[in-house]
Amino acid sequence: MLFRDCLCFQVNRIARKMTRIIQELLAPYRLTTTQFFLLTALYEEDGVLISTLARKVALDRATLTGLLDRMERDDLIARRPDAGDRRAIRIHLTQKAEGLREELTDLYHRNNSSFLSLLTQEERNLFETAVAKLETADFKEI
Amino acid sequence: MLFRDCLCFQVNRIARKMTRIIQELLAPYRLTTTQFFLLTALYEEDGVLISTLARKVALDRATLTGLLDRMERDDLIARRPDAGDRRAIRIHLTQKAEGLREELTDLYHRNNSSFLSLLTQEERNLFETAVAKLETADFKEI
DNA sequence: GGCATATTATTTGTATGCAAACAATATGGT
DNA sequence: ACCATATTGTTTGCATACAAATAATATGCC
Repeated sequence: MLFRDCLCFQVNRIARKMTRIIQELLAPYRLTTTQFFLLTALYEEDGVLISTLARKVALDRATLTGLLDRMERDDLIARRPDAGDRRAIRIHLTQKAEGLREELTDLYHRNNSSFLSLLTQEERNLFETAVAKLETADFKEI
Repeated sequence: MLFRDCLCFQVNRIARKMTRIIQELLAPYRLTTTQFFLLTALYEEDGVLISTLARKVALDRATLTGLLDRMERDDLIARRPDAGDRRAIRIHLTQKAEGLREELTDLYHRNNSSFLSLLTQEERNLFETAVAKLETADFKEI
C-alpha cells in the first residue's frame, strides 16, 4: 500500500486544504477559520459555558483558552462569570460580532454549498455515514 | 443549516480524532503523527529533496523545516547536501529510523485497516472519489 | 458538617501549520 | 558575460492543538 492511500493522511490533507480555502475568504474580516467556526457556533447559541463550547466545536478546553483570549482581545467575545457556578465562565458575543452575524452566516452557507456542490447526493450521504462511523468508533483494539 | 453540518468542520473534526488515535498508538515510539507520516513517506523513497517531500506530504516547506529539525535532533533523519544543486538538501533515514521500519510499517497497515474496516467497499470507493474531487477543485469563485 | 472526588478554566510546554520575507543559488534570455 | 526571474530552504511571527499539571470551586457521600 502506498503512503497517500492512508485514510488518516487523506482526511488531514483535505482538512488542511478546506481550511486554507475558508481562510482566504475570511481575510477581509481578519478572522481565522477556527475563530470563524467558533463564532458560527455562538451564533447558534450565545452565552454558553466554555466547557459546553469545547464539546460543541470538538476542541480541548485548553485550546479554547487561547482562542478566546485572542477573540476577547479583538472584541469579538466577552467572558462573563456564571451566576450559579463560580468556577464557570459564559461566553457572550459582542456588538461587533453581532454586526458580523449576517455577513458571516452568509459566507458560511455559500462556502459550504460550494464544497457540497462538488459531491453527488450519494457522496454526501456517504460522507455523513463515514463521519458518523468514525465519530462513534472507539478503536480500543487496533 | 446547523453548525455541525458544515463539511469543513466535520472533516477537520474527524481529522483531529484520527490523528489522536494514531498518536496514542505511537506513544511507545515517542513519535508524533506528522513525524510518523513523514517517516512512512521516506520509507517509500529515501534521499529526496525537502521540496519534493513537502509536495508528497502536502505540507508547506516552512513546516518541514521545524519538523525535520526535531527529527534530526531525535536521530531519525539526516540532512545531506545535494551533489548537483547547492541550494538543495536531501533527507536520509538514519539507522535508527531503518530499525523502526518494519514495526512502523506494520502499525501503519494495522491502523489503516482499522479505519477502513468501518466502511463498506462501496463507501471506500465513494470516499476516494470525494477526496479526489475536493483535492483537485480550485474554488476560484465562491 | 467534613472530606474525598469531580468539574471548571487556566497555565505550561511542546509540536504542528502557514504567510511573508529572506539569502543563496540556478536558470534562461539576450 | 550579464541580469531578471525562479527556486530552494530558512527565519520570523502568529495561531492553533493537545497533554499534563494546577487552583478554585462543586458535588456526593458519610
